[in-house]
Amino acid sequence: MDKQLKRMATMQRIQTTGLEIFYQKGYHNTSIDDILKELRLSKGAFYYHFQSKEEFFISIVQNLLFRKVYSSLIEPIEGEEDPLNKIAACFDNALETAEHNFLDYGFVLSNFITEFNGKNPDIMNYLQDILKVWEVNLVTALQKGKTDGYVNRHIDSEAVATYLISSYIGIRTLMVEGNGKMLRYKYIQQLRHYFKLIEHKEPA
Amino acid sequence: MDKQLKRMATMQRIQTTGLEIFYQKGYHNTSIDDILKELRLSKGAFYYHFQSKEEFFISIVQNLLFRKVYSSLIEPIEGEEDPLNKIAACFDNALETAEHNFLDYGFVLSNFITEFNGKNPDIMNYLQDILKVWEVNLVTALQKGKTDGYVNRHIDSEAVATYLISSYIGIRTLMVEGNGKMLRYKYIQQLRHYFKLIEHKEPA
DNA sequence: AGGGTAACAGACTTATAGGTCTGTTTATAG
DNA sequence: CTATAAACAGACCTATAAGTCTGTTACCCT
Repeated sequence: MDKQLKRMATMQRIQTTGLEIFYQKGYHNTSIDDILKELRLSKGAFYYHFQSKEEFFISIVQNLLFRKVYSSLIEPIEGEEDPLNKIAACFDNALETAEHNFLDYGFVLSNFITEFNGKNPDIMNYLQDILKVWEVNLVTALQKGKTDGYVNRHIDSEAVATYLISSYIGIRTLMVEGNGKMLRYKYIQQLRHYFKLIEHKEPA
Repeated sequence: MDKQLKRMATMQRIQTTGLEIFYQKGYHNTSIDDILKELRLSKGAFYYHFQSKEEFFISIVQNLLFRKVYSSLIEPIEGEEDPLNKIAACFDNALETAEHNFLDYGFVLSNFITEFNGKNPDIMNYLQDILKVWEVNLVTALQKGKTDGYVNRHIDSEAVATYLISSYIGIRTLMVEGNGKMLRYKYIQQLRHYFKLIEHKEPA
């Protein structure tokens, strides 16, 4: 029974550093040997646990990426009151970790989407699924915000959700250059500015 | 003298279809042979005109990408009055061509930025330069809008510009899946919504 | 303790892709 | 018309990377 644990442990190890290197260098630009060299493991070990590079990547998407996106960008908003402030704080928080060159999973996601778009429909589906979960959750939060009196009832929740996701993905694409702190500040500023429009206005 | 023309013509041919295929399949995932096969040309022809794959790509960025981004996203706004409406119309127009699966150069740009980030600083600089020109132009247009009475004087033009670019890049990343028409509609709707905030308010 | 299997090592195979090199065509100049 | 160089063809070289296969180590079970 201990072997099961060992198996899981090494698979986790390979997947974790695999995601890191895929993120840094891109999928097509990283070889299995790159990952194995970092781990001081052999080809035999890798292909004992995974069938192929593609299957390996998909396992990363499902096991790591999905859960991380969920815990960093979805869960913090779920069920909370005052969704707009929660969303702004959550985005700000995620962008802060991104500043310090840590893995920002929302961005990793869009990164891979651009890389696999039109090339691998199979992988694309898994990636798009995560986006959909994210979007659905934002819509739900906004709708709940309406009934709780935090969000203007006349806004189109779905449109706002896609607008939020797109702006987030975009700002992260721009932040690659290094002046992240300034970009983050400007972005959050405009985001909160935008939120003023869709807040619930108390009738005078 | 006619040879010069022929030289330019074939170089243009290779570059044009090169950009198309690089856009479709990504830089690392397309081989020189892919491009040459499409053109029914030989390795000899290619390496007679270009030193390497990388130098070839850079020439595409400088010759094609820069000019196309300029003509599709920068020039239409330049010097116009009522910049907000101009920007919205310009973005809407660019997104419409993107719907029909044509090359949308603003997106191609961000596409390559994500692909080369952290991998090739040399190419990254050329790509970032285009972004900077875009941003500077937006800032200029917004500032001019202030003096012309179209834009609220209290807004931070630079922050708005980065916010605009990031949202545009983001929405294009999302549009890869196919439901482009709906996404475009939602995006432009929210964009115009956002613009109401930074419009010039007539004093009552 | 020892047999058996899971877990891993690493040499090998094969395909692909960037780049080279030599030969051939084409076209302009004198 | 011919010499000469530009423009191109395509076989070849070489490095890399995905995947295979055989051998070896480590651990569990009886």
